[in-house]
Amino acid sequence: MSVRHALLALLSEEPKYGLQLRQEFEAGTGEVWPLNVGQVYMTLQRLERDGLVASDEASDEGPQKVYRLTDAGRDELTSWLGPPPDTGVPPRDELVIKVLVALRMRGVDVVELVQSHRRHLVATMQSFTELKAEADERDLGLLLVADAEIYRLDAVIRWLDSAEARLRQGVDLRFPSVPMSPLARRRRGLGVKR
Amino acid sequence: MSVRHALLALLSEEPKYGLQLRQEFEAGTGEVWPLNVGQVYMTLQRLERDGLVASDEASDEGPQKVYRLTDAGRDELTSWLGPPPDTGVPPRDELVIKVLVALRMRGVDVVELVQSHRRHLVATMQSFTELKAEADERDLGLLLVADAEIYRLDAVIRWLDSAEARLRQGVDLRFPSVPMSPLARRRRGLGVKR
DNA sequence: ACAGCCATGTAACTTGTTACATGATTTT
DNA sequence: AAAATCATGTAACAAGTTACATGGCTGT
Repeated sequence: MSVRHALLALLSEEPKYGLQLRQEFEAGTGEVWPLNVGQVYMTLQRLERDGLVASDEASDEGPQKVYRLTDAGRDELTSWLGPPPDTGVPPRDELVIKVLVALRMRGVDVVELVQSHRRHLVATMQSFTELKAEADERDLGLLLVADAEIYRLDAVIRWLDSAEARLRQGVDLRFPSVPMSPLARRRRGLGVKR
Repeated sequence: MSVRHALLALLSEEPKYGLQLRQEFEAGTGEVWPLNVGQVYMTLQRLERDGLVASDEASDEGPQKVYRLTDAGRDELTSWLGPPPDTGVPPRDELVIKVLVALRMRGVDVVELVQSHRRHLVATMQSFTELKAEADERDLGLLLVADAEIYRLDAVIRWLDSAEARLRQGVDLRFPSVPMSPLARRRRGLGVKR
């Protein structure tokens, strides 16, 4: 739902058209977050359907279809800004899944796998550091987006390290490590195979 | 694409059926990552369509439809495990977008907004720490997933702090901070409004 | 005039969500 | 027998991706 509201925000400045929205979105994120055009048009259609934007269809000259924010759109935007993003269920991180999977597969050198991923993450982090170094230091969008990615990658690396430490420590911990309690079985309702 | 391969991994141990896969997935992640059943069945259908799993349709007794991993599925699984997850384009983080949006909207107290989100993140982090404390320390899945979330939240908090520092420093930096170079205009192909 | 770009859109697909429908099997 | 739960599925939707189609405008 991020793009939806990002477009609303861009339209809150002044009426704009499709390609322009894509361009300003990418410029505002230091060209780090690409945004495909098709999604812009799709999102604009849905926003219009939901009454959050309106299009000035009667564009007398030029092929550009200009959208503007409605009052409902402005309300939606401000009420979206405050509340923190849903934190109920943490996102399923693919790398975490890979490690969990590797742990319960036989014949996989988990430590080697962890270190391989770690090397890749460090390199990626480095590339973002370089991106920042080369960039215009007044480009707040780029700085913030690059920082966000650097902090994120750093967290993943730390997690990998802590995971590796856990593995080296309690060596032959293997799934299923914890047999479910009868209560949990009942609650989750696992059936019986025949 | 994570769930897809997680299911393959679970099936690599032995043939299993739908609900069982859902249950084992959730148990393996310390009940922190729920997995809706519909997706399991959908994913199984696609996996079968792609020849990565096969179903023993002729289940003589019981309603359970058991799926097993094919050789192609095993290949897919091992070739998925090694390569690091796509790192080309960083994910669009909703909170980052909120801050970027707040920055270029007039009449929004960005610092207040940042601090409000920060408080919420700290509380969420705390809840995961408690979850770990209460949990069976042999539940590797829970520990790893909770750790991953804790590190992730910590990174977001750090980013918020650095962002706030940037704001306090270069106070009235406002978008659009960097006018695009003529070259960039040409490259991105921004048209002219009439 | 023709090539290339601007601008809008559609189509087909994947992953994921919630909600509902439908039998079969236990449990009470 | 009725209720609960097991187990499988479908429908409808949202958001996102890539690829393609189609005109209009511009530069040479």
